[in-house]
Amino acid sequence: MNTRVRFAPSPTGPLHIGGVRTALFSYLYARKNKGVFLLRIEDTDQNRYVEGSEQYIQRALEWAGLTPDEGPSNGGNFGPYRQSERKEIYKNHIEKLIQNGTAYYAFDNADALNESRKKAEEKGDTFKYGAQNRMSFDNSLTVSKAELEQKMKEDHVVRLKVEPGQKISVYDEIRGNITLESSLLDDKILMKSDGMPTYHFANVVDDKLMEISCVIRGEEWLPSLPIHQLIYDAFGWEAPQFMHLPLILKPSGKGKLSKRDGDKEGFPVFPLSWDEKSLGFKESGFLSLGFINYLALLGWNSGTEQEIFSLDELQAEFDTSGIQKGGARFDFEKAKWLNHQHISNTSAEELYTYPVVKEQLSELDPKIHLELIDLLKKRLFTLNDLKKEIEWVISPVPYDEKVVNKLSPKNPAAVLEGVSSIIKNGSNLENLKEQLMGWAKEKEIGIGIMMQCLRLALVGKLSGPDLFDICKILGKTVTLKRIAYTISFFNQKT
RNA sequence: GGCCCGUUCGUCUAUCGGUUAGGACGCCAGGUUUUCAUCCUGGAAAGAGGGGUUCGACUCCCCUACGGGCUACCA
Repeated sequence: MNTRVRFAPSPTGPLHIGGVRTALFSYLYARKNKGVFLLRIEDTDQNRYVEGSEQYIQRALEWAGLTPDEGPSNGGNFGPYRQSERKEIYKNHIEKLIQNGTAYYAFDNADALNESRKKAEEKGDTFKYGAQNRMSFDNSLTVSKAELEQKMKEDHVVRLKVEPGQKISVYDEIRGNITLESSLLDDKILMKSDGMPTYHFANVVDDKLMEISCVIRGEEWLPSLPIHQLIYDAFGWEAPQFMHLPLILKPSGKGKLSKRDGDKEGFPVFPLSWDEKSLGFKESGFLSLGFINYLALLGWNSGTEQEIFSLDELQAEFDTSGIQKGGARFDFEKAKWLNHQHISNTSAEELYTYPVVKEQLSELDPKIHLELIDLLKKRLFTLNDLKKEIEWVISPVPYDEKVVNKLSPKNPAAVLEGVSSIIKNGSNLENLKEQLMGWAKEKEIGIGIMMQCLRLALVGKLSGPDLFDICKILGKTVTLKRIAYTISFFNQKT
């Protein structure tokens, strides 16, 4: 059997981290087994449909490097890939279940059922529409044949007829065997009164028709797996394999990760920005590989001590046995660290192809762009950190006051005069370090003091990359100019 | 409430009956560096609790606790 795996999100808004991780694991599983990864849009709920979601999902997957082999935008032999375009298929299939007696029509008023549900809840009970009470409701099992014809003109749904008293056994590749008593299940609605299928029905029919070999989805679907099994059984179909992925939890506190956690603690929860209010990982300066690598580690491990992976390596290493059972807390610090690793390992040329990087360098002479990236990339945790790292290239002023106060008693003007003349006389900046060291020693000036004076002149504070790299990037002229300015700054001060 | 799933350092995790319980993030200390950051070295830090099974349990079984999910004509 060919491996075919689908990612099946609903277009109800932007994809969140959990969704991307499901897509990632599905993608890796498909690639590892030389199979097909496809995208299916589950847009059966018209009320929750959000314009632009589908495009967002497509763009997000592409950014992450998880481009589907088949899907609504690039087609395939198993289309259409939007459920809203498959209504006829569902209609034909529901017929089969009606005919073989595993499903039935129900005419009950939705509000009335909600009322019953509410009442039951108030008493601490659970309302269930099932074997124990289905004969007391208004459905095709209880009305006469003549009546039925008339009733069919009204709004109606189709329900699965769950036979009570049988053991349902399902198998999850991650959790193993799960057995359940069918009497616990209710007669789930398969077709809604608007003619659209529910998730349960559309999912089973599509997975079968699209020849999905393994269903990979979030753990929140585990409780409905028995229902799905029953639907497969009703058709006489063999069910595919199932893998239910653990959930991604809040960094602290209770529950699963939500958009609000990101807003509150200042980290993204979407791959790309959705509206101007919240940035995605991309806009926050993440390399897609840094993002993907972190997500891969959230609920999976290779069994080795390797943590930094390329997409190719992930594909090769991915193995179902490494998938975790318990939920995983989101940790933005580790995500940044992984991103930092990937930025450091990326060539300056490649980093320069990112618009975010170019933008931050736009005020600077293009001739030094690559050199700067190469010098600074090891200091970056996100691409957006670059802006802070290049401030000194633009201007060292205003000087850090603490540093000025610290150096003032050390006669910085005189020290810098000496430094300046050495730079002036030297033909190039190559062996500047040795020259300055030698000079300082001879004049009995502390090397630390001399360096700090020079750093203040060039950077304005006591941080930043190697001073001699800075000199090289600024060039002799600018270096001397900055030193001269600092000398006059201290002279004026006294 | 009912049902399902889960539980190893603060966090992500290794361990598939016998280990000084390993790694990573974060934290702390030291080193490298003219400085900060990077980087390197070291350190503190864990088997939810209680019963079994076993010569021996983090590992297998049961109970409890805790956490999570589901319980819609939402997915």
